[in-house]
Amino acid sequence: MLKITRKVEYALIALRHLKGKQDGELATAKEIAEQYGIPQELLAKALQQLAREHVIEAVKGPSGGYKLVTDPNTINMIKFFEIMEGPMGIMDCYFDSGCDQLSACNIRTPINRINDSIRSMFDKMTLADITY
Amino acid sequence: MLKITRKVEYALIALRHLKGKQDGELATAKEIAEQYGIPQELLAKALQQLAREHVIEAVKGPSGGYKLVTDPNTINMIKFFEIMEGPMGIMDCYFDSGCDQLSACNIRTPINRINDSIRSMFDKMTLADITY
DNA sequence: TTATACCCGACAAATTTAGTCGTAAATATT
DNA sequence: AATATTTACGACTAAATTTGTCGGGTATAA
Repeated sequence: MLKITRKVEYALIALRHLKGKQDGELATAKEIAEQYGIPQELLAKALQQLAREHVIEAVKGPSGGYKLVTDPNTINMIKFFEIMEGPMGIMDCYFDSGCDQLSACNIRTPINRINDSIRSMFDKMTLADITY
Repeated sequence: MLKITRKVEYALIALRHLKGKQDGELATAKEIAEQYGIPQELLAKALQQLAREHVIEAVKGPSGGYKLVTDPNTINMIKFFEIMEGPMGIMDCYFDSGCDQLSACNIRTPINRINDSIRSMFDKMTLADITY
């Protein structure tokens, strides 16, 4: 429980790697996958999601690759997690209203408080903090 | 990702329920399961774990059941989560050292920082906060 | 003695996560 | 123009985890 997924992990590794590059220098999915020993196809998907959201930019063709195009200081961890995995909550009822026993639930309020605490924590943390 | 499990959810519901009981009054697994519409067998396991760790006490036999025996103010959420689910970390490498690519990992430090932040947050939060 | 309630491991089903594959599109190089 | 390289992406399979069930046990009040 309370685990992050591999996809998120791989995205962090890639972002950290990209951040280490000079100005406009690109890194390919292959290069990153090999360097850190992670499955290229899965990494590729993570990179594609980040590119779709314009966190990084993709350049196709030979000598192509990816580069950072958004300042990691401006992306907080909520935003990042939700780009990678969708809505973030410790229980689905935080977002869904599809719970059929809400009326009987005696922990809705405290669950929401935990959620808010976690979200507030990640709200204050940026990608720059994580990728130093 | 970053979800709590049903077992934890059920344990919270049960604890909240037990807290509402007068002095030595007991609640059975059946009673709780029915009241909140949750599977009795699974709830029973959660209760058994809590009993093993002396958070609650089990009384066998007819007119048996469970009651709180530890002040929820004295149990923080780390302790509670670890009773229910074992070691808590957003990635296994926080505890395991079985990662074969640690040497290449470029995000170990930030991951540990996130972990520490989360743990520190739950360290300050007690079961009493959650079960008002 | 019986019925009730906890105890607990083993199993099965369902869901989620992780990883793979095939095909397509863009583009630098020759 | 042909080729090789690299991203894009949906469909699929495999693995792991979570969730739920079952059967047989122990304790005990009535």
